[in-house]
Amino acid sequence: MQEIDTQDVINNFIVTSGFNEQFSFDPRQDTKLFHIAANDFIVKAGAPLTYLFYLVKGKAKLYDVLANGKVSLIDFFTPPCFIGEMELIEQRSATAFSMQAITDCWCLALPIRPLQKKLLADPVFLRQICLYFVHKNYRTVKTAGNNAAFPVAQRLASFILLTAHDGLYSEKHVQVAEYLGISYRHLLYVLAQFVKDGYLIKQQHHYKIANSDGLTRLAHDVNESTN
Amino acid sequence: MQEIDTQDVINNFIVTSGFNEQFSFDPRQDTKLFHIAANDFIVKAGAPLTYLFYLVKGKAKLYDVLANGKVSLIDFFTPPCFIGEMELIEQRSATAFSMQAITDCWCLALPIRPLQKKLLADPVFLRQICLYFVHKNYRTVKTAGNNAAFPVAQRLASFILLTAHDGLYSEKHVQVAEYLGISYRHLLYVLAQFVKDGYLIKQQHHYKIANSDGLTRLAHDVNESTN
DNA sequence: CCTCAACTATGAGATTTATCATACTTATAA
DNA sequence: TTATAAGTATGATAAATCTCATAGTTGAGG
Repeated sequence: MQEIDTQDVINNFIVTSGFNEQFSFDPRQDTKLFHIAANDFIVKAGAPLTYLFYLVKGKAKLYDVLANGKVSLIDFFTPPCFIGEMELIEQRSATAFSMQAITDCWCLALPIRPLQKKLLADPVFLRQICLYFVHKNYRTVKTAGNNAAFPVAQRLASFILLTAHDGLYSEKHVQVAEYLGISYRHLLYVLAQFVKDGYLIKQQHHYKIANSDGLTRLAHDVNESTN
Repeated sequence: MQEIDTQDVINNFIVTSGFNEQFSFDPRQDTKLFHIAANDFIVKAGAPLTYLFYLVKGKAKLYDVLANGKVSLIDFFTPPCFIGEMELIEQRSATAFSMQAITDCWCLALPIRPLQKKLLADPVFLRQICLYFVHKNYRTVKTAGNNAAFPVAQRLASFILLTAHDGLYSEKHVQVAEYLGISYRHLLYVLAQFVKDGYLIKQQHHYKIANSDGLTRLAHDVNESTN
């Protein structure tokens, strides 16, 4: 995670992402910009949360570390979206989950400590966060419906497109199986099927997308109803 | 839906449910109390939303009517919980979903029209609603995990206990199948299995719970991790 | 009274997915 | 260096779940 202090770039992100409209005050002077390299953590479970982040560019994924130490993939995020807003609202100092960058990510960031009181009393911000929660909730309901409604192949296709990076898919099978709610064994069956059908090409440590259009077509219905 | 204006009863509900702590102002003079008979609607999709409800007693279920006209069960609610808060936040006049009473329900209610502006500018209320969303979100994540993690029998057991009324289970199979994400046919298989195992007794138009403890034991894990 | 739609019900066979057993590879830590 | 754990991989078999076909029942409306 690296801070970028080119004021031009920061201001540009603030305006194009609508960040300034999330508050009743002008956040410009307090806002930092961070660049997070692919695979690095934006926030790590258990660590103290020092910033309220606002993802403006890139793709990220949210993990939960279960009681038994296992890792479970919860959800994916694309801009614009808040990170750490749940902890802020609950006034919890530590992060509940881990957010990891899939591709390179850029996040605007407000230091929580000095601003928490102000934020929790700011009706504009609270209203925006509420709206954010409502939409997130609609999306969750839709997604939950999808999981029941669509077969694994389609959901996996959608998943691969979502998480692929430069045409390469390289998620951990164990975690993906858990996320999709299927067994490890079955996931490998379906992946093998994708290879056989020419959607993917298997390479040592990852899969290369060979037929992006085909995958997109497969995933189409799922994505369609998630929007 | 019937208004109850016994002030004693209203005040009692307000205090015991913590309703007055949801606002920066004293809601007492604006708060009405409604009794909704089992199976009646608290809010109906598409109808204008005139009250922000707060369920203080009873069980209710949330439906979505899909584009194709089908009905899909989304979730269940127990006190205390807001009803209509999503529409209020989005400033939408019509209800997106339908909420139906499973058992007799009692709801505190604030008229939206005259109070909307005040509510959307009230930091206390907004913060409470945010907290409510955060918890709802945690719950959804857990539930979504459960749906993948637990076999149908356990989820159905949990479902039956949740929706049963006076020891009788009488939900529409079509909707339940959709809610559990299984086929109609399979639901009947599992119900037949429950009858064979002595959990349920089939009666003309419904099932009678014959072994509540057994069902509770079956459902145990599911409920455990939903809390 | 009749008809149509919605709901309930059951069987047979196919498909999807899980479980278990078993190896091989790779990275990490002692 | 050698264990040890995590990740990958594959086969065989069983269980869960779906699809399709088919029918009886019920309630609303003409």
